[in-house]
Amino acid sequence: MWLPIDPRSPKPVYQQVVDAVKEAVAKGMLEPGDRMPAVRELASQLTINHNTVARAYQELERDRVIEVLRGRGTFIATSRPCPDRDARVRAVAARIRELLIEAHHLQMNEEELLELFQVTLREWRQERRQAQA
Amino acid sequence: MWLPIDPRSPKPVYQQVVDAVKEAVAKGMLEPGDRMPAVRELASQLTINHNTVARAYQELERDRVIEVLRGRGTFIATSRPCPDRDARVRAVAARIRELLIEAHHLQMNEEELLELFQVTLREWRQERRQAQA
Amino acid sequence: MWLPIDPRSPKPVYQQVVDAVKEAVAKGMLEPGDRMPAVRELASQLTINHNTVARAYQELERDRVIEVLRGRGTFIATSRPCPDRDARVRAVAARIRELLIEAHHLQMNEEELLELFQVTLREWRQERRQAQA
Amino acid sequence: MWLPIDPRSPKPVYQQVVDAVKEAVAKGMLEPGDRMPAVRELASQLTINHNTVARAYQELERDRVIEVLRGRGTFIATSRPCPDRDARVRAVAARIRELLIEAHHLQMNEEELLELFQVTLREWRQERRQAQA
DNA sequence: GTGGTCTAGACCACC
DNA sequence: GTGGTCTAGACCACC
Repeated sequence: MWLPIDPRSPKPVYQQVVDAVKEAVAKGMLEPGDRMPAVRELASQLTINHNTVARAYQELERDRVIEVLRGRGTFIATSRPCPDRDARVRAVAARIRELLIEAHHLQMNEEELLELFQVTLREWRQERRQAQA
Repeated sequence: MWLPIDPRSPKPVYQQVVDAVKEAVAKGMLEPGDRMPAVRELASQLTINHNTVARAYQELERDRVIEVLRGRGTFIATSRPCPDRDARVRAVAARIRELLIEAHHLQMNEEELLELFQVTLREWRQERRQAQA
Repeated sequence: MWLPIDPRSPKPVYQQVVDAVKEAVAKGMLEPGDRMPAVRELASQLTINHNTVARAYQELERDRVIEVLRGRGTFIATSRPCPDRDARVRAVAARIRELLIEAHHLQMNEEELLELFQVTLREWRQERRQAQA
Repeated sequence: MWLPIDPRSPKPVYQQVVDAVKEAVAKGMLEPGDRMPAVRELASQLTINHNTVARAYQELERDRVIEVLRGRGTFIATSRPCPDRDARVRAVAARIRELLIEAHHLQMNEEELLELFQVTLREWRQERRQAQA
């Protein structure tokens, strides 16, 4: 399994692993029930420390993206609404607010931001289609 | 001047100051030409160290949100398009993609996300109107 | 007298005055014997503090760009080789070295820098000719 | 690692560190991939505070001269063209103009300045050759 | 008055 | 181990 890890990024490596797995799932490249590599195996493939992968797996399990079946391995979870959904929806709203602030400082008005949103959405749909083909 | 600082947040305090000032400017609560409190004065109001405020001011100056008039004080800048606008617009698009991934894991489909976007936008407009009244 | 002063610049205001006068002299816009405005008069024209102008005049006198004739006024000096010429030539060489370092980090090789030097020189000559016309 | 730091200089110490590292890279004394000393180690070698070195490293990272690998150390970056190259080339041209003004006040004509430029360039090349030998 | 820099020493996240 | 942040208190240049 390959994931785009950049050790030079200011984003912590474990967080990059978490985000990359979430993106792969969102795009349908990984599906519920798919087996994830063992911690040490993925670490070796990405040439990062196994502790870093272990931490990422813990985070992904907390977010119910993966399920660890002790002694059997790690798998993409069958998605169910997670208990703290409301909190996370509020978090998404907070990030939308951050976009509005950033857009203001770029002298991008709300209509332009909305359009950028829709353009990005179209690109995203196309990537998903290609990933699943 | 009051800014919402949370010393327990994982976000660095100086970054919280930067973000709070940018938000206040985006909402119109601070306008071009307005005087900012002196470094030590704001530090005392927020009960944080003056070095932390100084670092926030330097960051805000680099982002052209404020202007430092040597020996005279600090003021909200008259906003001008920044030279690296394209790079920052790409950064906004990248953050929109993150929202799309997060939404998927919350079983929020694209229509629901778009609606959340628009609801948040309406709230934002209202806050701005109140701030300017 | 008008000089391009920007209170927002990181360069100290008194230094901006010094540099602007030196530039005007180098271009021939101010000539030996020309009378400089009184400290308070120039300060009022530039809307800056008179102490700031006074400090600039002291610096210019030290560099033998102007001469203060007590009770009579301040004048552009008749240029003579200054005693610390060698030290200042070394300073120019040091600044050329800084340009070489900067050019390297811009992936500009020595030939390109030399060409930029010559282009800038041609522009400079043209400006001088226009200023003197 | 030794860098020429002068605590009496009007140039801030952190800036001296930044400039010295840029010079070492430009001369080929430091090459892409080379490991930089740890912040606290360099601080102790230069007998300055670790915060001062940390600030210099942050500045160098922003200028893409070094790369920070989180938790692993700091390395000289593989140089890539920076996005704001045009702005920085203009800055170099502005500094060449300053040299022309300074040369005028030293009664150095343009030919002499050009010659000083070329002499300095020759010295620079020689230093680089020695550094790389 | 203003912001900028530096030291000393602490604590933290990350790998 | 690594770099990043924060406080406390000092000193400085500039206006």
